[in-house]
Amino acid sequence: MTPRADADELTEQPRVPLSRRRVLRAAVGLADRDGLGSLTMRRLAQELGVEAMSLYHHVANKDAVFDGLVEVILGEVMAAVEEVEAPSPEKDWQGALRARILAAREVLLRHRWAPRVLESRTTGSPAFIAYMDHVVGLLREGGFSFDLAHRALHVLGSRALGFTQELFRPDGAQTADAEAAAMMERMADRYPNLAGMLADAVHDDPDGTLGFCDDQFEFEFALDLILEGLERRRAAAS
Amino acid sequence: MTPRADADELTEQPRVPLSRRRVLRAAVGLADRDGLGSLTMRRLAQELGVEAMSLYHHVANKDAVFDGLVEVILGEVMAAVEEVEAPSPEKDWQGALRARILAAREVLLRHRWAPRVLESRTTGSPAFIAYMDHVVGLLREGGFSFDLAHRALHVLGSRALGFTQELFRPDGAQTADAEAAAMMERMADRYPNLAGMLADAVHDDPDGTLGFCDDQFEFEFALDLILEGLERRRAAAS
DNA sequence: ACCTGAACACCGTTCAAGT
DNA sequence: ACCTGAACACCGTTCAAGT
Repeated sequence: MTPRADADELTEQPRVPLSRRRVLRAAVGLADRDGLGSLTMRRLAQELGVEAMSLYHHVANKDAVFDGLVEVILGEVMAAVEEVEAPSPEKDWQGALRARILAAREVLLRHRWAPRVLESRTTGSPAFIAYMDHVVGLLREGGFSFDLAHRALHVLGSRALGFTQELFRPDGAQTADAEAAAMMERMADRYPNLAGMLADAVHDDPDGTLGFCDDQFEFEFALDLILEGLERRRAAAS
Repeated sequence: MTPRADADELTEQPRVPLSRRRVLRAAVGLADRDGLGSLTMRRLAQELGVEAMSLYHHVANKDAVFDGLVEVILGEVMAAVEEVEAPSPEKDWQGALRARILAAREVLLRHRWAPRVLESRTTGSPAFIAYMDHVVGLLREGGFSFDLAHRALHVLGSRALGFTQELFRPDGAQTADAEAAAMMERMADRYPNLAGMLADAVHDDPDGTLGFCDDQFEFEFALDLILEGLERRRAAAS
């Protein structure tokens, strides 16, 4: 329906054959633009100027599309991680890992839907295994036993890939302040601790450009706390 | 279709009027028994011996059902947390918080689907706010500034409610070992770090009754690491 | 080999009609 | 007031048919 200024349409070849690659790239683009909710087989096909059923020649089913999305995103993560400038893990494993995790995070911030689909995949894809092997490698070079490295992966959880899912995250940065204020109003007497906390937080950030919580700051704070805790256990064990 | 040995059916009153309460309790039961995937309006109605459309007189829509599920589960969490025996937060905030978080965890382990729906609700329900106010109260009594308490909530994330979503969790405890072994086989050369780690982990747990990872052990390890890190920052600030 | 149209079995939800 | 049947607009997916 809506014509897109895609490379394929500009070159006036009416038939660029479909392929798994093209399907997945279209899926990423669709999710980036309209969100995960509007990624349906029918809309994905429409995006490619094709009938929904044609997709099944290149992709087993919708689940396989999600698997493919994970592949694409983790590919980007690996590329970003490999380009990162960081201290050598033998000298400073915390710095080495920290830099890589923050690089991974930047990729995921470009694809806001990615955490949700990563969480939904329980079986480790090859790309995921490759990434985790990389992380364990760093830890080993930093002096971790296999056992402690294993534990470290559990402690980091999704943070190893650069994201955390927050339980309480008001929608947009703009509405955050308004919501926080409205909430404080309603609950000042019943929930004094939270109300005090919110009042303090809003006060600390008077322009409110960041919204109530600066995700990046909180992410790094938590990451550093965890890296420090892991280092203490590593040092204690050696 | 399938008659259930429900209290309502045993008492031979053919008509127990529907209510929001009954709808939500049936929803919890259905999710517990058959998983979140089979919680549809039609099946939920069937569970209650009623037509799907009748539900809409007691619940705005399916989203409201999920909101209700959160309410019910957080109600159970609050009840469990209030019964917990723990040191007073003034004397030992780590012990006080730790005991409550582990109590919350026990509730969520009884409702395996609960983490997924908690994650999907971004707006804080009243029950959620009440729980978080409780946690912040503990931290305050333990000597935290509002600011550090705020940070602590972010670091804890979903762990404050007793769960973490693991990225890499093979399905059942039984299959975990087999999968791990099969994977080691396949990837010993390409992913030496992970392979070594898995070999070590399997070796540490020779009976394998726990599967590859003991979730409870890992949860407590991570929780203690985080609590310790928070205490260090609290002590440094005061 | 690749794409399609019609169809099937499911969703959530609306609406007018029943009691 | 509470429940229902039929219908609508969507899903993912199958299958036989087209080129």
